[in-house]
This record gives sequence, structure tokens and C-alpha cells, in this order.
Amino acid sequence: MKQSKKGRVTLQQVAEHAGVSTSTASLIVRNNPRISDATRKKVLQSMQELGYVYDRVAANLRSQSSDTVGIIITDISNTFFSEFLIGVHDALDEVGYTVLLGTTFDSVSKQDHLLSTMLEHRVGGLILCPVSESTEETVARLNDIDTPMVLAVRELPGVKSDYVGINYPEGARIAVDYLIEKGHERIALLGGIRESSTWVERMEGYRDALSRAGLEVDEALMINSAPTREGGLEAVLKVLENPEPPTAIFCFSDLIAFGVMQGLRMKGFTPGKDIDIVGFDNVPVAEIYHPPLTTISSFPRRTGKEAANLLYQQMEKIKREQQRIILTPELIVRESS
Amino acid sequence: MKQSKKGRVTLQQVAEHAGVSTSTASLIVRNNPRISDATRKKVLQSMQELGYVYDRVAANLRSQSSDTVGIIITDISNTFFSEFLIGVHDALDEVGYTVLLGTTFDSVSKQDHLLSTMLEHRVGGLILCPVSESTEETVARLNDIDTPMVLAVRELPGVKSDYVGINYPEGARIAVDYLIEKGHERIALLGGIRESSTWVERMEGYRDALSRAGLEVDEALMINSAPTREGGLEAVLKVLENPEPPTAIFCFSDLIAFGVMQGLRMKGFTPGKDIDIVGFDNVPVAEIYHPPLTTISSFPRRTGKEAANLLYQQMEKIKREQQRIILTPELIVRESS
DNA sequence: ATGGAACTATGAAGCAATCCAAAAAAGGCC
DNA sequence: GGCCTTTTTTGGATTGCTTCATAGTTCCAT
Repeated sequence: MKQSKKGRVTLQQVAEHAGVSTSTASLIVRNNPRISDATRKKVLQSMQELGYVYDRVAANLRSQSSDTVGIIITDISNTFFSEFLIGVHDALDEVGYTVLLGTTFDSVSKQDHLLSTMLEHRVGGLILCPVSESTEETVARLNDIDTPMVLAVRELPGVKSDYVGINYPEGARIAVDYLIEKGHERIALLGGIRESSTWVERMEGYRDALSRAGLEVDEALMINSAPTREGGLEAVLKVLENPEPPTAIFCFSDLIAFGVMQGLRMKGFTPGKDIDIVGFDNVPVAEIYHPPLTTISSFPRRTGKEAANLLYQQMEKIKREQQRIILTPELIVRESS
Repeated sequence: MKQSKKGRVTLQQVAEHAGVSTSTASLIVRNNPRISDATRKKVLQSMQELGYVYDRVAANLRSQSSDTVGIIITDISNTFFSEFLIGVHDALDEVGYTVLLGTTFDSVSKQDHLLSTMLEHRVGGLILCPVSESTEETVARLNDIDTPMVLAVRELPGVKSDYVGINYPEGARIAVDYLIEKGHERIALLGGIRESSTWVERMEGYRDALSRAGLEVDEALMINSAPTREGGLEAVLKVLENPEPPTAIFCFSDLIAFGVMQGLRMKGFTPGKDIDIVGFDNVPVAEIYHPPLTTISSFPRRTGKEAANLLYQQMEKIKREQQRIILTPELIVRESS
């Protein structure tokens, strides 16, 4: 698990070669202005000749600092997270930090392990997208960490830390409002697992939009399913058996929407013409699907950027209250509605 | 760009608290068996009480070793690379390495910068997916690096290093062979930029398959375009103007294939019924598209895993010749053909 | 010349661990 | 108990760089 390295050129060697002290050489690598141009040039020349490579590990040790930040996400293959990662990565890159990556695959033990590893690596800060099932121990542990940290995407009640998240209920409300404005009165909510908080939040927004418009919530139009394309297919077939079928469908996710559209076609309906469809997530395919999917975007990149900014403020000791940033999703209208 | 840390508990403090020497404590954190159970227990107890966190940075400095590996890719939002990353990550996680991530967005200067940063961080090894446009300087530099390294996905002529790549010509050949076997004689090759090596490689396989089957290559059936959905749309509209249109289409990429299918529908054809379509890449959407797309998969996860394995062998000083692993893509038949 | 700023440069200590060789403790046997 | 072997434990040096207080140079104005 370890890998040893052969002779690296050290700052001492450079200094010796250039005929100055190590301290001087050190000041030069760090671009300290109080070194004369003459010696600076001389030393830089020596570095070039010897092929010197700065050793951040040693530097960080001595200066008790760190220029890496850890970022722990649950799944890179999920488009949301890979986009989120890009957002974080970009923002931190810009200010000179390097990213240590970890993926939990939604396992508590892996998350625990990654937290340990990153702290052992002396990361200067930590961005954590917590796994869904979190214990009291986790909460306690996170509160114990005195490394700057921001929680993202999923909030952990009880954890005192900055947080960047998305207002899912509001997203659902926007989607349903849009369908109501288009004149629909029977709007289904399809897909998703009833027990998951993600579903509950969308459902809240859905109910809210309907009741504000004076429409009744028909439980028969809310059908749960696995959060997959197949799930969407099943759900739509079920809802179409209703004697009074919906005229528009708000789907739990884009994936569900794809299944729903497949089901509609099987039953001879044309999505976007006979029945309006709205998805949720704005996965990249939504745009290129047939038909292009109207959906709700939660701006994963922007979320990542905000998380990085909050972390940066903490790391640079910018004094402020604990912060919560809740981003509001936006509706993206395409041909499926 | 730096972040200083408050008092961390050190091994000295632990040792003092437990009434042993630092050396002993050090042996214990490293699970050295020649420590009596009594003292081990005592010291572990002290660590617990003081909340000791192992400092890998200091340890790596002293032992001249590293337990991080750097991985540089061109784009995380590209599904191929995010899957590739998962493959690498998983394999390295298993053997206890931590991943330092960098993204070049296909920029040479960013790649240069990332290489420097990672070497300065004393990574134990490096997996590099080089940017497309690479200079002689890059080649020279890579040959100078004496950190274990493996190149992946894109080969750099002149660089002496292990390599894991994909046999794209063979993938194209397999796709076209399949269409020929289905009885097609007029097979188009649509999409992609003529100048890119990725296109040329697919074209080689395409030509090869046709000529081996005794079929003539009709230049009018090879239409280039931007590697986007729009590009695919344009290309297919153009090829359909042909007095003798193709009966099957091999697309440069899945993205192109989506555009091609859209174009076919516009002209009243049903993809998979009237005209067979084969894509390339097997992006996750290919499976859930309408209709599901027959395509060529190049197993990004597996590629990542292989890269990680090669790197691991180098890092653990497993003596062997320089290695090249070329994976052969596979055909995945779905309803679009 | 000369005294005092204002620049530059440096020596030695220190960061938190590991390494190595050598000392101390424990066991075994006569 | 004494002697030898084996098992545990330990100083002190070391890793490559930064820190900090101090020393050495310039450079002007006196």
C-alpha cells in the first residue's frame, strides 16, 4: 500500500548548488519579494539545472497547513454528482487547492472510512454529501471534526455546519404550477418510493400547488414505483387504467419520465401532444430525448460551486455566521409538454 | 490558498500519556507485531482518550513513501470518463490508496499544471488520460517523470510507459460485420470529424469490414459532421437525398445515432424497422432511449480497472516488461437494429 | 567618514512521524 | 543466581521544508 521514491532533488541541494542558504531558496520558491533579483535568478537557474520539484508534503507539514480539500460524494456515475464535482473542482482549482476524491456508494462504513482517511491526510477542508442512512454516531463525529466542512445536497439534522441544498418542494411546485397554468386539472404524480425523503418533498410541492389552485388531490393519481425507467413504465400503465385518466403527468425524475413516455406510446398516446409530461433533474439526455423532455433543473454545477465557496470562506477564516444556501430549481420547457 | 490547523494530538503526546516512547507508539499505529499486548492496549487506550488522528503527511515524509495516486482525465461530465474514474477508484481503494483528481478539459496548459501539482504532492503513481493535442515537450516531460505512470485511453507515441486503450477499429469492424450479416449491403457511416483520429479509426474498421465481405465502399455513404446530435441529424438528412439511400447506418457515436434517428423519423422512417442503426460508446441512455440503441461498448469501468492494476504493479515494484493492454469493444444488440 | 534605515540573507530549531541500532526486560536452563 | 537467548522498548538522528530572530549589506543623508 505504499510506494517509496528514489532520490528527489531537495531544496538544500539547490541552495548548495546556487551558493545560498536553504532559507533563501525557500523564500524564492514561495515568491517572497524580499529577495534580490540577482540571487533569485541564480537560484531559479539552479533549480532548472537540477530538476527540482517542490515538495508540498514537507512544506505543509512544517507550515501546519494544507492545500488539499476532500470531497466525498455518494456516486460518480450519477450525473448530478459528476456535475456537482465539476462545480466544486473548478472553483477550488481557481484558488489553488487540489481535490482528494472519495465515493461512498451510499454506504455508511465507506463514508466513515473516507472521513478518516481524509482527516489523516490533513485536508484543509471537507465537502460532504452524506449517505442517506445516517446514524447519531455520524452526527456526533461530524460535530467533532474541527476541519472546515460543508454539507451538501443532503442535510443532516443536528450537524452544525454550512449547508448547500436544493429546495425540492419548490421545484415540484413550479412544475405543477406550470401544468395548471396550461389548463390541466387532472395531474398525476408518478414514480418514486413513498418512504424516501426525496419523494416526500416533491409530493409536498405537488399537493401545495394543487391546493393553492383550488384543485383536489386525487390519491389515485399518485402512483409510486422504483425510481427507474421500468418503474415509470409500470406506474403509467397503472394510472391509465383509471376511469378518468390524467391529462398531464409530473414525474418523480427524468428517468421515470422516460419510462412513462414509453408506456404512453405503448398505449397509443403521443407524449407532449395527447398528454403533457414534466420530469425532474434535467439529466443531459433530457435535451436529446425523443421528444425533448420538459423538466426541472437543480443546477448541480452551481450547487458545487456554492459549496466550494462556502468552504473557501471557512478555510480563509472569513468570519461569518453559519450559512445555509438553498437553491431554487428552475423549469426548463421542452417539447414533452 | 492555505489553511492552518489548530492543535492536533501528536504521537508524542499519546506516548507520553501512555508512558511509553514515541517509537513504541509508532510501532503500534503501524500494527507491528513485536509489541506486547499489554502496552499495545495501553497505548490504544490513550489514543482513544486523546482523540488521536494519524498524520499520514508526516509519516509519508519520513518514510519517503506515498499512499496517494493522481488521476488526470479530460472531462468528468463525459460518461466514459466518469465510468473510467469509478473503475480506477474502486481498484485503488481496495489496496488502500487515496485518489487525487484532476481534470484538464482537454487543455494542454491545464494538463501541465496538474502534472506539476501532483508530482509536488508526491503522488505514488499517476494515471493520465492525455489531452488530444500533445506536444513534443509533453512527451519529453512524461519520459522524465520517474513516478510510476500509466497512460490510458489515448496513446502518446514516443512515451515509454504502460498503456491501456481500446481497439476502436476492431469495434467498428464488429459493428459493420453485424450489419453485413443481417444482409445489408448499403451501410452508411455517419457523423464525426474527418480530421480526428477517433473518426479515422472507426473508418478503418468500417472499410475493412466492407472489403472483407466483398462490398464496395461508396464514398457518398460516408458523411462527416460535428459529433453532436445536431450533427447526426444533418448527416442523415444529407444521406437520405442519395438516389440509392442506405439500408443501415453505422454512427460515429451514440449521440450521432440519436440525431440520426430523429432525422429518420422526420422523414417518415421508423428506426430499427425501416433502417437499422448501430451507435458507438454505449452511453447509459442508449439503453433507455426510444428505441433502445444497438451499440458498441468499450467498457470504461474495466479500462479504469486495468489501468489501476498496471499502476499498482509498478508501484509495488512487480518486475515485468512494459505493458500495453488493448481492450476489444463488444456489440450490444438492442431494438434499433 | 559615519550612523541609521532599509534591504537581503542566514543558522538553527521545529513540524510529526519513521528508522536503526542498541539497551532493557523477560524467559529458559543449568 | 548467573548466563544466554529472545522478545520488547527506546534514544537520537532523519525526512524536506518553513519560521523567526538575527546578522550582514547597501545606501543615503548627515
